Amino acid sequence: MKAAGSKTPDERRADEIISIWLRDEASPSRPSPLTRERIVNEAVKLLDQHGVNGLTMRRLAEGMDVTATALYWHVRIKEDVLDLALDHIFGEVPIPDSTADWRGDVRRLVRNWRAVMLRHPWAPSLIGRPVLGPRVLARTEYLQSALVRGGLTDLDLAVSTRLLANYVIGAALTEGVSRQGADPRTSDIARRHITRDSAAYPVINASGHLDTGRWNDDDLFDRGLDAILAGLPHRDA
Amino acid sequence: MKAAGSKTPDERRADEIISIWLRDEASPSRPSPLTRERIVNEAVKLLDQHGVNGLTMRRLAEGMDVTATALYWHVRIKEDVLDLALDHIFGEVPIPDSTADWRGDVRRLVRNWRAVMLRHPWAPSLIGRPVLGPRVLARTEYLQSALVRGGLTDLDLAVSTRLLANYVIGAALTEGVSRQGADPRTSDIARRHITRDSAAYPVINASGHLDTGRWNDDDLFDRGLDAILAGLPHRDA
DNA sequence: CTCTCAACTTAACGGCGTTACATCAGATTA
DNA sequence: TAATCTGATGTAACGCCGTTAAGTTGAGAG
Repeated sequence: MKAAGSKTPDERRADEIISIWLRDEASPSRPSPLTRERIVNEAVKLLDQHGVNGLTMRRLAEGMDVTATALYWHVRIKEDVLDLALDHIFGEVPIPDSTADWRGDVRRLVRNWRAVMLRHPWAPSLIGRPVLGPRVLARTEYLQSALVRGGLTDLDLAVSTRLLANYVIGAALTEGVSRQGADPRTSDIARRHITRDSAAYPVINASGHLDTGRWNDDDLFDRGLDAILAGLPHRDA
Repeated sequence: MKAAGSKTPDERRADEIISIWLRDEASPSRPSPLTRERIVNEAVKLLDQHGVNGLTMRRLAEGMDVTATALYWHVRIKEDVLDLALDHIFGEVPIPDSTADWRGDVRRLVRNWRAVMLRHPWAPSLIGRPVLGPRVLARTEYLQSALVRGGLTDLDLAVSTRLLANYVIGAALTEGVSRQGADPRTSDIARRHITRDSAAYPVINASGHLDTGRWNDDDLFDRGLDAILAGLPHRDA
């Protein structure tokens, strides 16, 4: 599809002549100027549909009837778009009301967090850049305040925050793979080794660690989360 | 630098004429044919030096005095190179001797695992593809066998395996960021919000969650690992 | 001595992020 | 009203990318 304003010099000269009639159609249909917000929304849409490799500046622009270079007025480089998109989806994580049950509060937030990342499977692998957007910080603030209510301070607080964050990020990253199976081609090289040498991994095969569908991801995550909450340093109330 | 065999048609015609003397120099110095192993080694080197974006098929080939297209004889697409590189570095994770202390065994393996991923900070974000290489499986086999010795079976075993794997992956991913600080530019957009609205995040600011250097990453990880081991479902010996 | 064929090279395609520069429209000023 | 300014877009181009198609080479087999 051609961007809205792209015309050859000839076409543009023609426009000048019959300007009045054309402008009536063109001018009001100039729908809305480019905004950071619109860019981010479109970016998230593209990322959801086509993954990280599917997001290009040209496609992003095309979706908004604009040329790629127009984006550079609102954004410095492509990485900015990714940063903004990443922070944006963290805004989708519902922040529960705080209750007397601080463990429950933590559990709810963390489960919400994972759910959002699974809805946007491109997200976890992007956490290789500073995660400091306002939406992320708001969730971290809630998480830490719940832990503080549980009596955690200083080093214990730092340990627990990281433990929970790393767990949910790791889970979203690893689960996102198998969930929407990418190209089935990519696993060829590796998968061959298992089926061939399956005798070399007795425990793995006995445990069903590779059997997709034997365990439910949600269950596994929840029970892991329970284990974490049970093992946290307790100066409990 | 120019690849070894790249010559203009004119140069090649000249070679034919004085072929004898030239071949004496060229033939023995044909050092070693391209191998998957050589490709992977070079790929890891490039990834370590320049990160994921620094690995291109052309650069990879250039490092081995070969043209980019030559790689496609040994590898189907670039993703294969990444898969192989990822599995390769997992081979660097030392597998400890099994002892009577299964928790100690788990701890040692997991710490080794994290150390390797921090040495290759590009690795964690690539775990968005099936991790099924032989070297990964060997480590998983060791981990699960240690957990089995701890009395874990079935669902408990699956939960614990995932919990530990997700924790180490998440930790390597998030720690890798701050460690080798990428471009300091990238964090601009986000960092602004904190310093400006620091009053909006009282707990975060009080806890020093963002103060780099206040806590030691190694300590935090180890204590988190202890918390996990303490919280694992126990049918203990 | 020819033939085969694995392992390379050359050339090219379309797409990418990004930059330099031109253009346009709407507000501001004279 | 006419000239000017300025924020926001478009055009053209650069160099690099992954990948494919087709040609070339050289060692070993018959």
